[in-house]
Amino acid sequence: MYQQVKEYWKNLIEEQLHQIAQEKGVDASLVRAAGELAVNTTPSPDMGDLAFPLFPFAKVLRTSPQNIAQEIVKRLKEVEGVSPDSLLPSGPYLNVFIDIPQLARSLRESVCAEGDEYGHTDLFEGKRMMVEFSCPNTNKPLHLGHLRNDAIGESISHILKANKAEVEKVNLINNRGIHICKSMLAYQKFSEGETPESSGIKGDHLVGKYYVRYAAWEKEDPSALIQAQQMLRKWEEGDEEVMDLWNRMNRWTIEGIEETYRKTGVSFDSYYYESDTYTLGKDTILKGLEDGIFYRAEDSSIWIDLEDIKLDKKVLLRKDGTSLYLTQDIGTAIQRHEKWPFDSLIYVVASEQAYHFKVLFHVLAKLGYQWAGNLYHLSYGMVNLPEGKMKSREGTVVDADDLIASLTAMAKDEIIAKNREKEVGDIDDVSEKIARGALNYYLLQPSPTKDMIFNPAESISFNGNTGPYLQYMGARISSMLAKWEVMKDEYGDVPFEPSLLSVQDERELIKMIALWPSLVAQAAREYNPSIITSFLYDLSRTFSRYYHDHAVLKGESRELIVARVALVTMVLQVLKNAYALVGIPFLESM
RNA sequence: GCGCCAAUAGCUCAGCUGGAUAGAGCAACAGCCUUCUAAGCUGUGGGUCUCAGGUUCGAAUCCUGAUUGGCGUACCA
Repeated sequence: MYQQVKEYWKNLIEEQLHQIAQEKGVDASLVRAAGELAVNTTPSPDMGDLAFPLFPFAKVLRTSPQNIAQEIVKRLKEVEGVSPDSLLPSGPYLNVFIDIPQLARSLRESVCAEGDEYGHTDLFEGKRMMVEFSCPNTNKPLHLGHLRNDAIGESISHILKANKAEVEKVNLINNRGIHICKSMLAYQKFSEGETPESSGIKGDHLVGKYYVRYAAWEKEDPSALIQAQQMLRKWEEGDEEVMDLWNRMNRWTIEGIEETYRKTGVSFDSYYYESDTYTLGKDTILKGLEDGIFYRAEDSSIWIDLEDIKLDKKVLLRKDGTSLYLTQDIGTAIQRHEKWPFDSLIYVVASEQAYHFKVLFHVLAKLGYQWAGNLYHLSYGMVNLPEGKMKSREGTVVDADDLIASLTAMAKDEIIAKNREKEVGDIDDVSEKIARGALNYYLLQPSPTKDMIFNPAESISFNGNTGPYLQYMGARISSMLAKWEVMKDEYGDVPFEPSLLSVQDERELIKMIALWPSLVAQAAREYNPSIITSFLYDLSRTFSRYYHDHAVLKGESRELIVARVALVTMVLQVLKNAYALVGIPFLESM
């Protein structure tokens, strides 16, 4: 809608530019060649809403941008339906005040009608998009790095859906390999048969405990690694005892991880297991060898030459015939496309694996899969701590469950400190939702592609630019609207008069509401949830100032109250719709 | 060595396809709760946008080079 308003003014001004050119005997194509007319926002609202810089046309029209602005204004004033008050030449810019009341009126209709879907676009209509994320190992619990991955994957999936894509969220469980055997071996040796039930330790943490135990043992006993390799061979042979232990421990880990998913609001449409896909990868490589796409080295390992993409050579299958990470991923991709033919597949994986995906996509293309061109690596940056990198050896890895638990406890303390226990209802539920919102917001604020520093103290603070701040705005509006419900019968006869919404912040809020759909589309095009989080913060901050300065339910007139309630209702709807895209639970009360 | 990425306030981050005096939060300081929840609001201080060139009417933004940092370049994942 805002888009239409922009287009409307842009077309009007372009028309005038061409007319001026014509009168000066300048060819229209020269004006076009000078560049497209840019539509900007003004530095401050009292200078108008839209700004059209006219620098590019100065040369072809052989006059200053200032003169062009004046000239266009003069002409536009003659144009039918253009209010002279809406034009403000400002030096080399031509600024425009848009018709906010009219915008508000039509917004009110669409926000009301579309509700939770207001802002959704048809950008990806008819597209089947698969999103892979999380992909945990089954030898330890989730840590902070996974949380960023999960937050991005989950959010992107929602954003794509909001643009009408059909989305399949997939998880790939890394449940095989030497690292898995290590925790199994240590468990066999040192556990005395303890289980999550007997020990009271969450399954993933219990397995993780033995992964750590292995590392200690390996230092004392040089045969540890050999034993682990032996176990891997036994696993590949399907040894009953090993398979049994493997199944049991995998189950513990996955159940534990799924509990963490529930707490962070993460879910999947389907799970893939590397133990199921690695043989398909292997077969595909062998077929590629037959077809002459790959070659066999002297030691009988299989390679691909990456000269085409200016890279080195890469191993696809070990000399003993066992498969690698790349081998598995090839199998997984093929299997996925068979099961759920996608138009695109987005891998949410850390930037350190950029090289891997470059090679993967290339190999799949070489193998002749048409869809290889529709694979995309959404490469996100590392999560570091203020002291530097997380290092498991130094025990600085931030455990996901611990972090969530302390955030939840903090939220609960805050509710109690503010004496809000009665109002919030289920205090544990609300605390958990505040923690989840705080975490997701913190993780989604920076651009996904950039490395970020996770400051635990800061993430735990609920003041300032944080998830709880955003939730608080939603709760405050909800509380206002609850009061309105009680009094609204007396206002049934009062019409909505948007021209009463004339203070600066009201105009700003209306523009933001109007802008929302274009941001939903932008976030999808760029695979970038931080577009949504920064919008949320802007909207909340503006609203916060607004309701602080202007009474909604105690407005000076009945008409003003009705107009403001309508505005506030729209703000709440947009907030809710935005929360939903970035994993911030909506709270009616907090 | 080579490749990819980043560098903006003391710290953490925004800054749209180049456009008007570069913005937030935290931290510091000063105000605001008989008034719709103070998880809030307002104000003050704080910047040679790493450096050097270039393109342009105009560069934090684009190009080149340098510096610093991160990641990768494994028959690990």
